[in-house]
Amino acid sequence: MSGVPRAAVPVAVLHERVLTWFDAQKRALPWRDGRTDAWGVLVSEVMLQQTPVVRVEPVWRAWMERWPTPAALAAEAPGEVVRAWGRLGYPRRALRLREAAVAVVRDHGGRVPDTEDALRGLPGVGAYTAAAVAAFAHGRRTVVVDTNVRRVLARAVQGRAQAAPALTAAETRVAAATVPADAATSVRWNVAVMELGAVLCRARGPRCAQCPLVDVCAWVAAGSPADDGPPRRGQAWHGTDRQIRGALVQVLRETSRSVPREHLVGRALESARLDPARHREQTDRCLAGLVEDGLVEPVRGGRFRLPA
DNA sequence: AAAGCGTGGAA
DNA sequence: TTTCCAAGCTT
Repeated sequence: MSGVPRAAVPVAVLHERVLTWFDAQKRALPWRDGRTDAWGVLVSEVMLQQTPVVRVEPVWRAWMERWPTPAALAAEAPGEVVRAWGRLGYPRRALRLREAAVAVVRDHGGRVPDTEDALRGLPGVGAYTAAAVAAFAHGRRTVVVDTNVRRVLARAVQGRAQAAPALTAAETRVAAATVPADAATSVRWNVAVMELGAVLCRARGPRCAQCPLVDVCAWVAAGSPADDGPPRRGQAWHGTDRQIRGALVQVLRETSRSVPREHLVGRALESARLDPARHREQTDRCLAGLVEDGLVEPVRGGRFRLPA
């Protein structure tokens, strides 16, 4: 019936709705308690890269207790850092976070930088994390575009079920155009849109009934159509290098001593439920890759451990 | 620029 | 059971 495109929603309306919702509904997360310094924010942002909040929280608390400053982490052995990372996944992030701490001490007087450019120069810090830390730790006006922001804007503004597979220039423009001009408000907006995407405007099972944008959402107005894009490529898992690498590191995480190659490979394949006859060669290759990446260290006698 | 990189919970 | 996906980064 409606052949006439609905007028674009004024950004002021988006701001008012989302900020009001956020003030009332925001989750109490430890790195948002107002006492957390820039280091704590950086640690949280790196841990949150591709890892859900619920899994990050306890690890972040223990981490901040143990390494309350960049200098403290910089002085730690890489292996201990990988061990403390636990099962958050992508343990290279732990290595890079430690390298970032080293760079902060060496190049920035031990203080986490407050500009996006300087933050981008730190290992493991990309466009999202730099913008997030500059905003949430230093109160700067940045354009924070994460998967939540992309989904909210794709739906509310563009009327699509989900954002494109990769960040597009158009998306960045839309995001930039919605960030309030005032620095203090921009920070609240950035965190509020992310929160909305995480809590209500979820990838699966969006809670539109509770959303402050229901009546102005382009996607809802269009009848909440299903995604029309190409089907997503799910990550293969069983028998992949990724699974085997994870299993190898996990074996080493569980022991403080070095482990003979046979024992390491055998235990990893066992926990991965893979046939040693079929995956032995692949596992050896994965082990070499882990050594190459600095996640595993070979020691005398054909043994391996987390790097000292 | 597409692919590789962990993990576990929910649907 | 399988699939999807979660505050991305790097090469």
